[in-house]
Amino acid sequence: MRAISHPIREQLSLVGVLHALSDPVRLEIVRSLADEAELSCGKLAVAVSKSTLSHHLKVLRDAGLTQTRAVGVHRFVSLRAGDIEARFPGLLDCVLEHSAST
Amino acid sequence: MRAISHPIREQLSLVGVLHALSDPVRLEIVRSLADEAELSCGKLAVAVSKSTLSHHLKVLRDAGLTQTRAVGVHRFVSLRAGDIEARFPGLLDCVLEHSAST
DNA sequence: ATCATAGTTCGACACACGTCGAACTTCCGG
DNA sequence: CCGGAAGTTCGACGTGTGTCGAACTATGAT
Repeated sequence: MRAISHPIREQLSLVGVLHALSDPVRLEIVRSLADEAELSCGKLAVAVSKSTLSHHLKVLRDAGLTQTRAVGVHRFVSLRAGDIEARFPGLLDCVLEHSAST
Repeated sequence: MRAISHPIREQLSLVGVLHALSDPVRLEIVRSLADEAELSCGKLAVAVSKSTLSHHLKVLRDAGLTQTRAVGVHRFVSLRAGDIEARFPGLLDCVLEHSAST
């Protein structure tokens, strides 16, 4: 079983988080995840190929914005809302609020 | 006299703004500008060459975060705080607040 | 008209990034 | 044990990015 590593809360950097959110595809993924507790990869409705989606999910995970857990062949992704809020209070909510109107 | 073009407020995009802020040098520039009404290029204390600074200032200007006015040979740069706040309320303050503790 | 200054632009370099198809790995049902 | 599915990784491609020195442009002082 493949272990999925995540950065710990203290490793989240502002620049890293802003960079991860500065791509339209990743911002769309984060918005989808904000509306659900978690989603499987297949349920994420983004218009890119599977390998591109994997790439973007890796960027989000490495930035510390999301966490991934495996169940059989499925990968479930969720926002690390608690960690992000603890680390940068208000930032994610602010970004999500403004992304809705873009 | 060289006219310095800026995007209008409506042209500011969330992704563009986040991208502009997702670089450590530009974030440092924005932080410096947040503390002063405006600064000349030479007063911006960032550890990069003049051409790199020009590059970053262009990125910030193109993203709509800053405005530049020329006075003789000097260029004075300031945050478009009003436009940013109107366009994405709370976002810049939030980012600046968190960048201070990085 | 010349010179110094501030800042920009050019062009080059090395690396980063987003994209994808093919191949791969892991899991589970039959 | 085999095949299908989910998702990852590899490698390639084209473009983007941050860096800088050299050359350039505009301004103002002389």
